[in-house]
Amino acid sequence: MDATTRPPGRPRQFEIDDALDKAIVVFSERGYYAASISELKEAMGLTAGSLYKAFKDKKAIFLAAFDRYKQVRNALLNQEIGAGCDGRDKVFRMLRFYAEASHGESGRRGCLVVGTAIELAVYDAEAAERVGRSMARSEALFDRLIREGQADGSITKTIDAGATARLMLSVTQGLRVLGKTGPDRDRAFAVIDTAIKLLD
Amino acid sequence: MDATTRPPGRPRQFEIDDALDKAIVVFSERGYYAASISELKEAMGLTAGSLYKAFKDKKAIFLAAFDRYKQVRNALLNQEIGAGCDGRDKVFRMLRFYAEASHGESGRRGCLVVGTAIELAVYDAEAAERVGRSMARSEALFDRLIREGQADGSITKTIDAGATARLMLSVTQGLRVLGKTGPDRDRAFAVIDTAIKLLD
DNA sequence: GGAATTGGAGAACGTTCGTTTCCAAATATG
DNA sequence: CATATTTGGAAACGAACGTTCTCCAATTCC
Repeated sequence: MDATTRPPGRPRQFEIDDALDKAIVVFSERGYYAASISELKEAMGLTAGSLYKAFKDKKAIFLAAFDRYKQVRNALLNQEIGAGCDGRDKVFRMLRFYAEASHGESGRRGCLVVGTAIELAVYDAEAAERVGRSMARSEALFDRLIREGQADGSITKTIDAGATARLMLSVTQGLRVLGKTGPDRDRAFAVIDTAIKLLD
Repeated sequence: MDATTRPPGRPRQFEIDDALDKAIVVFSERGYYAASISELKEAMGLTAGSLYKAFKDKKAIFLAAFDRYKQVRNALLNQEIGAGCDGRDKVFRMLRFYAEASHGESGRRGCLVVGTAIELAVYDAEAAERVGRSMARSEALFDRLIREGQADGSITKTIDAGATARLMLSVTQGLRVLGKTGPDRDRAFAVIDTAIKLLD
């Protein structure tokens, strides 16, 4: 597989990832069903023909956008966590990452994972599996960071890492819901400041 | 306004609240957009004519179902809280009320408030106002119960009642999201058992 | 009893949806 | 240059949507 060779035929005139980034915005703030192909076409700057040559159907566009969203967000989150000095600081940075996303414009735009859980997960196995994996991943990450903190002495050993990780996950997902109707920045941060007390 | 006098014309042959209870189930598990009038007709046992004589349009059905949902749930919640022996016990009962609803069948069915926040609140002022009021009410209730516990000695006075109430609200809303993809009963209760530790 | 009003049932409405089709443009291969 | 293959663009498709209309039965008011 030579990366420089191009497949035959007219080359694609747009970047898939750029188009998906636009689709993410539409799907996030409108939801799956309310986001019409017309809206997606306009936002992505594509015609129906191009869209359906790049993606099988509407659900394929959505799932591709979901995967792109997860990829981008995970990269940002990992970068943020990497800057933490110990386990406790890393947990705090992870909480802050969600609080930052849960207010203002991005708060109103919403989280694609939460939206998928609410709108699609019950009746769509592919969507449910993606949501489940995302939640499990976040919970496992919280769990790992808490144990790391307990090992380096920044988090008390008396707490149950697993149960506390699940609580942190609940808090972050809840913040995403509350962010839809716009609690301000201070209120979101007051929540995570309270949650962090569980690590004492 | 005499309650015994009937308006002229043929009387309605179904109970509005019974029909709304069926609509609540459909709207909860399908969401607003995915719930078609056909589905609602079948679930409510009505024809299109009857439906549109009782409600202006689809959104009116939804808002009526939302209001009915809130009324029923609030009554159940108040009953549960009323059985609490002190502030701390009341907070625990309120958390348990949400944990109970966030797993199994009712967990998969989902919360109409959360669904409305995700699907409609951003673009619909009426929906947003209802969601906002519901969240504010829950937060105020947590706040009141925490202060009550601080007054009766069952909750430590060192915590910030307002901030802790907001955290509890985030936890409950988060549980509702997680319940969509089905964490089991034990996991939901482990979360509230952890949250309750903040009251020590 | 007759007029007026409402509910129930189902057909029919126009619109919008997601999707497909068709043709010209662009590029690879031989 | 010729051919195969793919994309871009616009029009067109059938299906499903929310809603309205029509007709008749049921009920109340006068």
